[in-house]
Amino acid sequence: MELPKVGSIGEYIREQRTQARISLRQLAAQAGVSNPYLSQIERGLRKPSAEILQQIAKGLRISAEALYVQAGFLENREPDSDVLTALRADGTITERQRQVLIDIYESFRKENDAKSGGSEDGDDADPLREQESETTEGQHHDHRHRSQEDH
Amino acid sequence: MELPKVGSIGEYIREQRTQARISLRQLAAQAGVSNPYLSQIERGLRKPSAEILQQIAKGLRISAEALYVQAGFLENREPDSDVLTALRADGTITERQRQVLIDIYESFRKENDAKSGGSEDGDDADPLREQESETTEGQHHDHRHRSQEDH
DNA sequence: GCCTTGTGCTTGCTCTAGCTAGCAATTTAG
DNA sequence: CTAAATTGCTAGCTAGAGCAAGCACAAGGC
Repeated sequence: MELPKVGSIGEYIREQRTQARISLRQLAAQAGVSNPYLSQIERGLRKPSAEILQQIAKGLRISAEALYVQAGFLENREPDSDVLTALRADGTITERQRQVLIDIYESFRKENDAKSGGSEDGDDADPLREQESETTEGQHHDHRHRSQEDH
Repeated sequence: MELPKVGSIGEYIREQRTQARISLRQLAAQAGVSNPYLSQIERGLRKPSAEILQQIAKGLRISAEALYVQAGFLENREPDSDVLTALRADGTITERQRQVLIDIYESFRKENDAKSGGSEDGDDADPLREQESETTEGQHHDHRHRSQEDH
């Protein structure tokens, strides 16, 4: 899976706009920003705030997060494991606690990646998964992984 | 399970800062923003950009996303599953790693229960300190377990 | 006591994000 | 063809984000 490349927010917005086949003025109107400003943004002359990006995303009918990633406000995230999703949504721990748990969890996963060795290219996630399921089988756990192996 | 409530970004930052037990000037220095400006932000006099929020998050050692949610730049996501359930089902970590994470997570929650049971004002600081020392112990513990696994 | 250090805040300033008014070029409609 | 509409852009302006310099107060050390 290839992640979208983080680049110029203005080029990205123009790209999305032309794909949507709407004019600069139409998008500006739908987004609720001035058309000269949108023009400046597209040409890289101005640096829009997150609020403006939110409005432009609404006008383009795409997620604001996609624009935040292009603008460098958000890191492009790898697909979440269930654990990461649950940790991020958990309301019983503080933000620092959350980050500590995430950091530990991810360092564990890195260790496990390094330990299983295999292809370092990482060009294919599937063989890596098979190796890990072997490891987990050896340690006698997780009923779920077993049933997957049966299939 | 209760979702974090979206509210004033300034209050939220002050809250995280006091939980971390650092002064306004220390956070400003760690975040790379001016201390008067951070003061204004905390008192709701100014509205920081996403870049500034990124820097403050770095200084607080929390995710920028948590601050974006509070600032209204991101929507808070619904919980998909419980943390414990996800940890138990996760196939990318070993059983020992799983237990370490579960232990830490539960001790965090215990401390937070104790905190919410008592007065929320001054008792914050002390239990949080204990949490952090437990966290480092947990990490040391993990290193030990790793060497055992190698053998 | 005085001096130093730390703390959060006030004040005044600079810079730029985002706007309005309007232009020139192109396209569309009659 | 002309006139109107559409398009993307220029120029000038204001508001406020974010800063540096400095203040008042509290705490600590000699």
